Amino acid sequence: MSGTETYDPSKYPPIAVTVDIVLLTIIQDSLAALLIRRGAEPFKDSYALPGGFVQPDETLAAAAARELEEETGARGMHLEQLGTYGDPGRDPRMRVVSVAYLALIPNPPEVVGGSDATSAEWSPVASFLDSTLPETPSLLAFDHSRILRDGVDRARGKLEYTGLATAFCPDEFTVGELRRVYEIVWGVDLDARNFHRKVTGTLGFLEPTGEMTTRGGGRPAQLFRQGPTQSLNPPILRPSPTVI
Amino acid sequence: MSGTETYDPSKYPPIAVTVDIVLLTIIQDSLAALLIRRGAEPFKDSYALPGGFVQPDETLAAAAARELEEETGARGMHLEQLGTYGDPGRDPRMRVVSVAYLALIPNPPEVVGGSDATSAEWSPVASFLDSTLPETPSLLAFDHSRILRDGVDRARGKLEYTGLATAFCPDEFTVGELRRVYEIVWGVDLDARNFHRKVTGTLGFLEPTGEMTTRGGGRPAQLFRQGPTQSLNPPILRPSPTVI
DNA sequence: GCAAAAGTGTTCGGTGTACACCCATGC
DNA sequence: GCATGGGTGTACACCGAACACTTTTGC
Repeated sequence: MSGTETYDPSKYPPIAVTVDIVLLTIIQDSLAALLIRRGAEPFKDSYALPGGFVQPDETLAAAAARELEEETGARGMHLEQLGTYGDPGRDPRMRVVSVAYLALIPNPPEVVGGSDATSAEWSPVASFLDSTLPETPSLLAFDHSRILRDGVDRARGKLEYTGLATAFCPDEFTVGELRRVYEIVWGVDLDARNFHRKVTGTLGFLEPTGEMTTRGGGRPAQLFRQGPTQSLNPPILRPSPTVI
Repeated sequence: MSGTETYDPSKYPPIAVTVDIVLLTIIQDSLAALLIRRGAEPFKDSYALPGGFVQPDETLAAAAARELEEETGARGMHLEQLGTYGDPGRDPRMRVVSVAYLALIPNPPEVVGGSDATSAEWSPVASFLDSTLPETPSLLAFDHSRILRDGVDRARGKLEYTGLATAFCPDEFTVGELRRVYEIVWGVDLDARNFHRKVTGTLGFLEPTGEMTTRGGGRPAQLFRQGPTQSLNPPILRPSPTVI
């Protein structure tokens, strides 16, 4: 009845708290996510998002970063909270509330694990999002398909009005490489000339390093670093995907 | 080490899971939040967001809706997940992970509680957001100031590209009333003529009821209902707040 | 009549879009 | 030369900002 009593923390219901991570990167011109092949029931042999219990003395973000480092060895990549998933029954063993995080890492990413009981691999996200594709494992364990989709949606949306795309690029990158990130994540074609004007014209968004590169062929291109401006106003408009 | 072992749910760390709710409404041309005066330690006599434990058999959203109904008697308002706050030490008694929800309710809202041990009241959010104002309780209990600020930020942002503003309006409303929501939540002045053209010109955003009203004085205005289109593209641009 | 709010029409400037065109490299 | 990608210039359409103007009520 009273709010005070319900806050007595000595008799809280038994609920486990975990983190799950949607780690995205770009491999071979495709958006890919890190997935773990489960070695035990439930959902044995299914794929699942990497994750684990939150330890008593670490923040939620620290738990996500720790799990990421355990699986990939990588640190310091972009990491943001995505949402929390806690429906009763989402884990058949007990009530588990999972705080999902979205992480992005530039390519080429580390190749991970292998001969362990649980092996991690990069999988193109298209097979898990587009239900019309009859790919091998079209569903993930637990509610992880939903979490993965939410993560991809978040990444796609934030490209429009933030500098998030640079999280897919190495420290120094060309405008063309940045544009390719947008094209791959959104699944559209962008006009290279207008895109160039847009991102170089937004003051503070890109910082020229002064260096040039000729990787990728063609005329040498300027190298840029991420600038201080992380909000893109006006946003980069996402064309409707090229359908049918 | 292995991901499988860390998922064994029989030995999860003891963490309590709660929901906290940022319930916003508009009172007397100001954005206001529902706050609870705490009757017990810690933070006795401080204000806090309404909330409570998640019960074993309810979803997170259901827990938020239940707490809301307990405090206000209201049901069916807009309710969305805001984020999860779980830093160690945010509650001095034990480790508590709290899933925050954002709720919006049209005015005039119910007057709540009063003579109980815990009393609920509506407070203008300005005093908790603008640190230059020396209002009475400039800080909330726990990390609730941060949560409240995040909730207000979320509401402000979503007005731009969604129909969220209608959640502050009764079922039927005029274009002028909708505009006043934007002006109050954003703290700006909008051009009534351009706003009118914008919202009535976006197909599916507003549905005319056919009725007219003259409440508010002046020429009678059409009454509208929320239409099926909940995404606003192009968005309503938020002018930079009228400062200095 | 006057005030107040609802709507409509119009002008102007900025910006996204499409595309022609030139530049600099590797082969 | 030719292909490839980098980068600039330009014309057009569209849209938001500003604001003049008309409409319809209450007092």
